[in-house]
Amino acid sequence: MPELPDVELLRRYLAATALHQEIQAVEVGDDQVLTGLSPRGLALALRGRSFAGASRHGKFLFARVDGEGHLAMHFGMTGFLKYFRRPQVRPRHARIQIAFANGYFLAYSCQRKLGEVTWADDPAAFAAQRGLGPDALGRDLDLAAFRAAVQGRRAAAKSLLLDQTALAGVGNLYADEILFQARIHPTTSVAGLKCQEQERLFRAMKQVLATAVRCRADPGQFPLDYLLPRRGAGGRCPRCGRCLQRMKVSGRTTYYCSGCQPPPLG
DNA sequence: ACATTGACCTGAGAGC
DNA sequence: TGCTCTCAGGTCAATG
Repeated sequence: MPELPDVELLRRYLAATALHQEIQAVEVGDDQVLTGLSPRGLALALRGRSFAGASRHGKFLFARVDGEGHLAMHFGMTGFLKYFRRPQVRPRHARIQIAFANGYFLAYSCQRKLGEVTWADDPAAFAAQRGLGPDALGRDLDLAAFRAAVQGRRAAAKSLLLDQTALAGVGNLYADEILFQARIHPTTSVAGLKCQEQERLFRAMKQVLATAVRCRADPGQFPLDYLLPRRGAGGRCPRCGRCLQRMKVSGRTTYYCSGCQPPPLG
């Protein structure tokens, strides 16, 4: 679930539900996801305050706390947020639960505990300190900045997309979609990309991520020529009908079309 | 620099 | 039913 489009939707969800309400209590059910501060420290930072805004960098979501500072959240592979009232609908793996004065709750749920909740004084400084590259959908990441991010690298195109220090936000699923739309084979070295191919990759990245947000990250709503809904055993290329190929790149399962994404020469 | 592997966690699904 | 194995959308550290 939580790649850039998913986190962007979570950002909008939080902004639409949980802002401007006084926080009455904070319950940490599992402190494994909490880093850099204790459950008590978290409660002290939040109690009596409210969330004033929400921003995002790559796969990190920042909830601005009025006064100062931000609650920074990463969702690992299984994390999400849920705003709710009735305890019966509380997520099963709610690791942190915030109670508001209006009787509602916001739960940070993370089944596999690979996510992280921490404190950030400033999102930009936090991103820099974590070594994150520019946000893949950010305005400041234009074609020139993208070329700069690619410059001097020799990694496989897929590895570059997954490298959060190069570009922040793309994960395994959308990397496959971006490469498919750009018609670039996953193991193509970015050093070997022609100028025009670099641009195609850049445009596909922007287009795929924006489209995914618009489609609410629901594969059922994706354009008909998208790979994602067919990504899996027995899937066929939506463009040419060939059976999709499967391989490992950077340790991650990768699907591609051998016809539309010809392997690099040599 | 880059790829690979295993570790961190839990749960779903396949095969026996 | 229950066991074992594999796999999963993320990241980090160690190793070659």
